[in-house]
Amino acid sequence: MSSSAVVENLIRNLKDAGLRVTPQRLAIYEFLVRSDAHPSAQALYAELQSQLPSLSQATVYNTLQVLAARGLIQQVGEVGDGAVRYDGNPAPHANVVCSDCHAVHDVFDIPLDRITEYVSARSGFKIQDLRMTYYGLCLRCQSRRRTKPEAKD
Amino acid sequence: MSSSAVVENLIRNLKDAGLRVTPQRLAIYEFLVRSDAHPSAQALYAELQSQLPSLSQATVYNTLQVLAARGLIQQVGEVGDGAVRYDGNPAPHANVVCSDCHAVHDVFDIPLDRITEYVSARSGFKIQDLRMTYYGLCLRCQSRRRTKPEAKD
DNA sequence: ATGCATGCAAACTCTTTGCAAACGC
DNA sequence: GCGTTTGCAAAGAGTTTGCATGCAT
Repeated sequence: MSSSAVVENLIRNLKDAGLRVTPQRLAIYEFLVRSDAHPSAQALYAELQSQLPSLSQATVYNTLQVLAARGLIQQVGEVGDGAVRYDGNPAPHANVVCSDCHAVHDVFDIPLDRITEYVSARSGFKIQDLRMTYYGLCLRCQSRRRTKPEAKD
Repeated sequence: MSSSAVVENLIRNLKDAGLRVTPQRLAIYEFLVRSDAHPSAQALYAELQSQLPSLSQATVYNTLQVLAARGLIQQVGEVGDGAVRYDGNPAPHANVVCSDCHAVHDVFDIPLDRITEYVSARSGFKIQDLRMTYYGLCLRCQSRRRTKPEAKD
């Protein structure tokens, strides 16, 4: 899929969600969808500065909330570095977080239907959403620890 | 199990973890283990004021970190009301959070071994921990919504 | 033209930090 | 007695808010 075709899709998603298509919204949304870094609001703000010099932090925070509320993106939550992370992929999946470097990876195709049913039956809750986050050491940090066993923690 | 026997257990757990048994630590730990509310640091602080008038917020935050780091309790994370919640039960389980009232329930006995293996293999991470949080409406908020359909959200 | 969205800056809340005093072991 | 733990207050960080201006529809 071409770059512009991706953007066309995003614009349609925004409109379908009843949202106005502003340059700020589109830039934030597009960056999030293209990125695999699961950035925080502040990281997004920093990244988009050059592209949109007038962008304000409030707009970033507000936009992320709006997009997440409409289900266009997902909030990953805080993963150890103090800031809430976001995920441009709205499909259900698990996140794997590195305890050391706080990198966040995605893992898809996890069969959770039966478990979700079980949780629903057991709790009586009307389930709307799931956030599944594994914590561990990523490949890089595993080898870094073998090399420098004197490292922190 | 009698009340004092529970406390004896907690004291042993603290000592086994290499931690000194101070009144503050024991009170925080005991409150957390007995509570099913998954309180935040601030909620704990408020609750323990009467029992330990000299208790400081810093001690609560510090103690929660120490207990979680030693695996005696678990951090649930932020669940929608801005504060990080804690769980006195260190056994692996899922949490179910009400999107409306932010109540947190536990669901145990979820078979995740195969899924965890899959995530580990797929990501290459050395998995250390899992946080599984469902979001939905609790029974009370479900009926409250049926009664008052004009409510927020 | 309407009203949603943005930008700015101040405010807010939760949490952490530094250091001296207190206390568990 | 030694070294950890506590308490206090201030600082820090991420996020939210209020309001006037701007812009998408």
